[in-house]
Amino acid sequence: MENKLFVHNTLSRKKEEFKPVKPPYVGMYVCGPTVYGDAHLGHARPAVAFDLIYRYLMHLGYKVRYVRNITDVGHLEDDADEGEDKIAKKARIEKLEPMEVVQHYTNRYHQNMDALNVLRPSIEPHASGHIIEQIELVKKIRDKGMAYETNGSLYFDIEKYNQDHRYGILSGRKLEDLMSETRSLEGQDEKKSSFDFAIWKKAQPEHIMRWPSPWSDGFPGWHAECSAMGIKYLGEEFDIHGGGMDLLFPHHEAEIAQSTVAYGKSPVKYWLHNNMVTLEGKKMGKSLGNAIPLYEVFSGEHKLMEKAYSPMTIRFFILMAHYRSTLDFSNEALQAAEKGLKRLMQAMQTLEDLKAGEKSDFNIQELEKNCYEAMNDDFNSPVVISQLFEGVKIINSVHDKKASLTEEDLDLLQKVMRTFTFDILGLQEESKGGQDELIDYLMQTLLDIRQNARKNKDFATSDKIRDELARLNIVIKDSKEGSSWEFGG
RNA sequence: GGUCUCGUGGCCGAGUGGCUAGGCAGAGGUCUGCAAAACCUUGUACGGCGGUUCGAAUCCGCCCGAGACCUCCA
Repeated sequence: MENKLFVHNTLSRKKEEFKPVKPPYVGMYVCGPTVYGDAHLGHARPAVAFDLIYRYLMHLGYKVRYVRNITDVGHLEDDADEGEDKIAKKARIEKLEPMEVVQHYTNRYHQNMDALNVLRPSIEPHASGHIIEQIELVKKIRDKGMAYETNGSLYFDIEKYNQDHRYGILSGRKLEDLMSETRSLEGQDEKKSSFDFAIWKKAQPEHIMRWPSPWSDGFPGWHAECSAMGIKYLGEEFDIHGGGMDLLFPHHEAEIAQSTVAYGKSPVKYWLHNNMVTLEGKKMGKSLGNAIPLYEVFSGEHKLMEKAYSPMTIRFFILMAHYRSTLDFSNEALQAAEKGLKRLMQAMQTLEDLKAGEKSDFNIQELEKNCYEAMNDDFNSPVVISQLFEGVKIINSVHDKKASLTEEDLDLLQKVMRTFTFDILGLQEESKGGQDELIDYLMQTLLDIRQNARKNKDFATSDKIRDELARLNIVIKDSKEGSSWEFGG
């Protein structure tokens, strides 16, 4: 089967055939979290989206080095906290060492991502561990004359850069437009132009996180880390750079400018951007105050949650939309995802002991083809899912003996369903309720007693068991194979 | 104000110049002591107005509406 993968490149705003710089190797850099708070639904989006991409590239046989950074220095806050590092601010408030805060939220981020079955990247570099590399980058930019120093801070000279390059190539902006909209903000007097950005920033006296440099005790500029670490681990030109659309400008634009000056070329072949999670049509974001932390989704304790939603439900919910579309959150939508996932997983189990027959009533090869075509078309997971549900129908009708599959087709169906559901979409079975041996044993006993009662037509007893358990939110499900139970929704 | 994106059936969400994804909900059915669960079947929607075309929801123009970025943000 030929696998021509097409990806949507933000640079061209078109789908382009994916051709790695140095096959079979693929270098992929994705902007990771700023670890000064808990991950929310919005953070799950790129993590899952690029996990899908990572998994699929590996499935296609590429040797992928996936780098996702941890941002633990350097992001300035606006006006009120002018010049103060987010991490440092949080640290002071909670009376903790900055690196203690970083470690705490990094751990929690990992817990959330593990729950979502997001594979760990190959390398997860910390910005704070690459200050030297960032200083080297700043030096290179300075040596090329593209930076100027003011009071110990260095700024990237956009206007100068734009003489020979195009600042705005990624976001489709024109410098003239940017200039015309310049409404001077306070505290910008160190910069020649408001759109110049800091590549090294002098630390204020109260600033805890600081490092020595040729210019001042301070910290690297907002965009330096990704340029420096991307190049360090993936080279001066690598294949994929990903992140949220909100990072497109100025963050990724600045990265291109920095690397172009420092290394003489644009660093990335394919820029991929995931869209936002929205809530009531509005972007979910920490600074907007409408972000729902993942752990409050998983536990259901957030005020907007009608119930708890499992990590796999969230993962499935995210995959049900294409990564470049906005995804609107609502309880109704999440419950739809929850039920759909349950049906898919149930069918996956049914598939395990399906029996082959004489003839095939379905075209399994076509199903497989459709799945690959969907993934090859810019990772279209919703279409893959629609195909998996076609598979569910096939599985159930074969199971109900309304149709049949030959041995060969059954094997193929199993292979396709497993590959796409588990390996590529990264879905997994979630253990329900009965982790506890004692509970399992008690429940089994109760179910046995009830089964006996039913056999003896003692429906008063059997119904009492069912009703009493229902009060504990335990649902009994009868089927031909026997009864099972689970915690209700 | 500038740049850009989107508007699909009750909800979520793919896609496409003619061959009408999928999930959830709803309806009907099978099963069941009754129920629940499970399974099967079922829905011709594409913001408005013009234009191009044999044919447009899909292309073009205008209008209306929503959103993103332009400041930290996944």
